[in-house]
Amino acid sequence: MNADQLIRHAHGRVTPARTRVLTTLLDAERALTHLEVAERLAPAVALDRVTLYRTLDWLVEQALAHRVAGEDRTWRFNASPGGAPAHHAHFNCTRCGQIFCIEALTPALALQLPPDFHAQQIELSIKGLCAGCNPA
Amino acid sequence: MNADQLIRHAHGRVTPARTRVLTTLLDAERALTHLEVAERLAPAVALDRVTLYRTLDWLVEQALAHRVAGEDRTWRFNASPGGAPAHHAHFNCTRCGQIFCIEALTPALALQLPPDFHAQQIELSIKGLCAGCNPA
DNA sequence: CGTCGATACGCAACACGGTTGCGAAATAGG
DNA sequence: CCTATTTCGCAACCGTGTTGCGTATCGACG
Repeated sequence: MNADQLIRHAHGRVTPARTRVLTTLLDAERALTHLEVAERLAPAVALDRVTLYRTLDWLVEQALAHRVAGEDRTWRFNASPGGAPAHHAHFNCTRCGQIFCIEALTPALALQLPPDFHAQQIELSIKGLCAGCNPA
Repeated sequence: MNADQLIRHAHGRVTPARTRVLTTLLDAERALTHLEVAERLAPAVALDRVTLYRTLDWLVEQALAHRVAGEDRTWRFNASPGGAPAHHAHFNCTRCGQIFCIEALTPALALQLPPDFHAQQIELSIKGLCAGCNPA
């Protein structure tokens, strides 16, 4: 299923902005910041900053992408063609700041929360060095 | 060990700003934003915004406090009198945004990372409703 | 294929958290 | 008390993200 089909399936208008942004996210091997998205489609299309934000928000709203809050206080976006998995793990590189989604990780946790605390979602964040930054 | 002693122990000058900020963090039951710290010591001392940021940074540098990145992209600070524990869990309230540190939680994880990825620190983030926001 | 209403886009301005530079004030040691 | 060094406060700045509004575009229908 390509970008246009996904957009149409979400009952949204197919516009160059949406097509290009979603395609970029689908092609990305990791979560991208708005700036990285802009850079990746810069030569072909020059999107307005606001349009890009709104497009990304729309994709998240339609569950075609999901948002990750990084350590540097910038949102990163990731395509989620099959819908977002409930328990998600992220690898956070402490050197370059890139965020990778780690699939196939089931944290079997025995949680004891303080009384009257109610857990909805569990997110596991692993900090370390990614392949590109690993000196070994 | 009180605030002044901790500061002196870190070979830093004992100033009203540091004393009050560290005392505030030590008294806090959860991680505080810079704004919350400012509000808590507002009636007594009115610190400059920059001074507060620098003081908090200094405390983090001296390992007297640690920083948590919340979902709203603002730093929250927590006193860590005994040094920062390596594996730390945070409870993140999805309604009021408050962050609580959960101690005594050892995530026994069988991690399989992609090749050449090197994990340094594992952070577990639990999202849900805190006691104050829990309708039950 | 042309028209029209709903929607998306682009521009400008704004909001907010956080940072930097620099001169003035306060600290700690002699 | 005096002085060197550190810290404070002010002002200005930066980047991410948001809002309002007029204009352009999509796509449905005739």
